[in-house]
Amino acid sequence: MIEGTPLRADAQRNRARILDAAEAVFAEFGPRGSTEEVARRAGVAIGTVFRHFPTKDDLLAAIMKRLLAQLVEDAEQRDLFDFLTHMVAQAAAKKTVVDLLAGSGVDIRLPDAVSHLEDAVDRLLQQARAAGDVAATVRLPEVMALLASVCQGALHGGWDEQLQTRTLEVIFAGLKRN
Amino acid sequence: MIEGTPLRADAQRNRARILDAAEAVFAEFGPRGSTEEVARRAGVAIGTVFRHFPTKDDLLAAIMKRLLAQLVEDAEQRDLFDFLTHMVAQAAAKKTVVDLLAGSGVDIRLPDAVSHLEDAVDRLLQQARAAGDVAATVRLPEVMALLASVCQGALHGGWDEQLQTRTLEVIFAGLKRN
DNA sequence: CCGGATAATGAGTCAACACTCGACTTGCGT
DNA sequence: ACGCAAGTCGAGTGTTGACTCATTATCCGG
Repeated sequence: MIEGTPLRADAQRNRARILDAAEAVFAEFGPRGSTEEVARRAGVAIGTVFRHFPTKDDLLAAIMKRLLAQLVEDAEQRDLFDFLTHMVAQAAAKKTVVDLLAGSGVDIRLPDAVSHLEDAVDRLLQQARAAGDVAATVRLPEVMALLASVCQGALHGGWDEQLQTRTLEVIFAGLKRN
Repeated sequence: MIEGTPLRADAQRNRARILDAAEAVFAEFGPRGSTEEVARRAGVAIGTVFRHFPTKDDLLAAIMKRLLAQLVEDAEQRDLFDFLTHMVAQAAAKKTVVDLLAGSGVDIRLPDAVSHLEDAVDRLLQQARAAGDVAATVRLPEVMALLASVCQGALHGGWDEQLQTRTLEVIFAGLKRN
């Protein structure tokens, strides 16, 4: 990650294009999306993709990092319940994160990015607890577990809005009184 | 599925072996497990697997049917909370069901088997409601959604027992008072 | 505008995997 | 026993997809 010499202008442009294309492809197909498809959408030859990201996992890791950073930003602008609701609603669009958090066939280590997200959610949890919206006994791990679970459920189950609301209502009620 | 002539004795034996092997392989690797590995574990040539199950999806559908039937049986011997707890604990062992319920890359139609499971859970829900253990406003769809979600979460997240308990506690509390 | 370093290209390699098929073997009715 | 339909075998086929590398094109400091 430590660059000795800065990238050439065209290389920078292509790198950005590849990341955007990868995000779209993996959002659509999950980690199964092919590198060739990424190259096609980026308007770049396959070799170029591999020049920037030596393995497919490197590419996945890169967009994961991007998406997690965006989630952290999201978290900082909402309260706990809004954030959960928003994440579930966005689950389909973020298939990559959900699938990778689910560890489907790929193993990628992003301890930093994930712990940043945990920190952000922890802050929301403490706020909610202070406001009396969440029982004192509820801790971060189960909140993260519920977050991951419900996102996966929503993504793979293809829930409609009503089902989403009703399911979250149950969880919110559980968080309030444990 | 309607057999005109009964299977020969060796064919029956092999069919059973293949199903057992497939359950083990797909439990371990999910739907990505290879047909060759199934054949190897069944002690059978690859061609034999394809004689019994013309496509991989047919094989997956067959073991799905089996596993779902077993879940229905499970459900009939427990109450709602026990059943949820049990399913989550078993999630890892039943990777296939969880992944397929999640629709990961494979599309298989098992409307009957799934609706049987829904019927069984509906019965548990009505019992729990009658006993006052679940709020009257809670309906079947969100219970199924939570079931699927938490199983996926537990499977992919590798929860320890404590996290499992705490997560389910939140959900149970939510089901009681909505 | 030149030269060399940097990057892009895309046909090719290799491995994995679902599925086929013709040769062979075996259960079973007679 | 015999015959043959039913079943098994496993090398072969076709495809897909990650990754390579020799060649060609492009950037950029002097």
